[in-house]
Amino acid sequence: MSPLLNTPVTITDKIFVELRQQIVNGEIVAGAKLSEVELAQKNTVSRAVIREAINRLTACHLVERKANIGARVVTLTAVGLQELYQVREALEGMAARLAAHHMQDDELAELRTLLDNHQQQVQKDENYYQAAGDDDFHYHIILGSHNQHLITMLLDGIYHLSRMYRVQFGMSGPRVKQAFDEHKQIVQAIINRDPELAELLMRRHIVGTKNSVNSERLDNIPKT
Amino acid sequence: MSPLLNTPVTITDKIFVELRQQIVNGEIVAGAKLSEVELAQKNTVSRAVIREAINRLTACHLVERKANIGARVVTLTAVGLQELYQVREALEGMAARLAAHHMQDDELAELRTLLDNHQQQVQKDENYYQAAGDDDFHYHIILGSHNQHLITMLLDGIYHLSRMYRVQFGMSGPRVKQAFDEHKQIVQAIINRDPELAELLMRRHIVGTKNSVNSERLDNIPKT
DNA sequence: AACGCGTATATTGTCGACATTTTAAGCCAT
DNA sequence: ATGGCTTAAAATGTCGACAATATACGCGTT
Repeated sequence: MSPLLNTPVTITDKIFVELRQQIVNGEIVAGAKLSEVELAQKNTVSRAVIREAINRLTACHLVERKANIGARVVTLTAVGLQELYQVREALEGMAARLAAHHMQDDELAELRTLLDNHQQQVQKDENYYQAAGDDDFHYHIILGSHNQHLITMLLDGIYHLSRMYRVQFGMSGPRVKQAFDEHKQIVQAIINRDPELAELLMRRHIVGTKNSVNSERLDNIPKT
Repeated sequence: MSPLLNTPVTITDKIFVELRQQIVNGEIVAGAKLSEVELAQKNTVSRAVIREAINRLTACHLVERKANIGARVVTLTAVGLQELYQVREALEGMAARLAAHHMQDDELAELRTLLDNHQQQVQKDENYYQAAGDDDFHYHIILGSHNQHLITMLLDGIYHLSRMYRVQFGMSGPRVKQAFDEHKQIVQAIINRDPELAELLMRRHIVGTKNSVNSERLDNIPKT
């Protein structure tokens, strides 16, 4: 199982991870064209490697490719962000529901420890939280669903695009404390083995995040 | 926009579509190894073409690839089917919700026409319905969501795997009439612009289909 | 006879070159 | 000057060959 592909075995894996990070961080700017020859020279690898890496990025929805024309980094738009949150609402809501069914006791213990750590972080340094804490939380819930399709779609597919929006628009926001409380409620529902409540709360949590983002920084997004 | 890629422009497109169909129909049996050289010879194309096609199939969750070892067609299992339906429940439920928001009048008219045709088919030949009618219905709802991510994930990603299960296990079942009635209810909710009811009904519809399948043919599925 | 080691074979990963398509430039005609 | 056609350049698509890795076989040892 290699959801995040932390141990790249082949050269293509390595290039893929590097390009993905550069795209998410905006080092390769949104909307930019990905020239195969240029990237091949810059990374000192064959075009075949670049091609395969680009194909994987396409599967992650980070890149769009047109036949005989080329590949471009996706452009970040207001509606795109909206649509992404809608998909997350559906999938992560289901993940929370399934987590309430399937999470083992040791997983729950881990989740609790995670929350405790986050609580301390929230009281000290608010910035840390949104950066890593939120991701960690959702990450655990997703894995807790024990649904391989769900896990793959979210972690390999949508996760990085989500981070790309967050990084490039610098969403941190005043929702830190509230989001943490919502996390606590979700965990409680899971511990209580209440799938429907867990799903409901997770969906509200994501919708809340979406709305807070929309009212904050939406104007910075370039025209469609 | 090429959700189904009906007009393959490049050779790789053509091979990809062909392989996908062969896999869905079971001509390439589930669990089989996909040898690159063998497929290259058999189709009179380069290995590069085969490789790229296999990569796309991997993105569709029809094939699993391990580095330095090779690619195998996914194996169909009872839990895999269960998980697939859970993902569909989440995504198509959201699609129905969004369709109630965003479907235009002309799209609704099309949907109504579709239902009328299906009604006639149901009264005559029950087999036809599950074969094409159900797919058509869900297809329209998904497109009606007007959410590009949702559309891509479902039509490019999950749709074919769903069909693979259905084709290879020959699910037709006695739910034909009931499923049609459920479709009618969903459409009515969409026409009434009632997103929550539309989502609720769609989720019930999919859960119902899942349960009817599970009690029918689940035994035919080979061991995990 | 069974186990482990080393070699041979087959398969995947990577590379450079050719073919085809798109894009850009230049020229001619109006 | 502008518009369209022809041609040159660059990019993607496809190919065959080499390199690296995994699998299979055979041998020797216990």
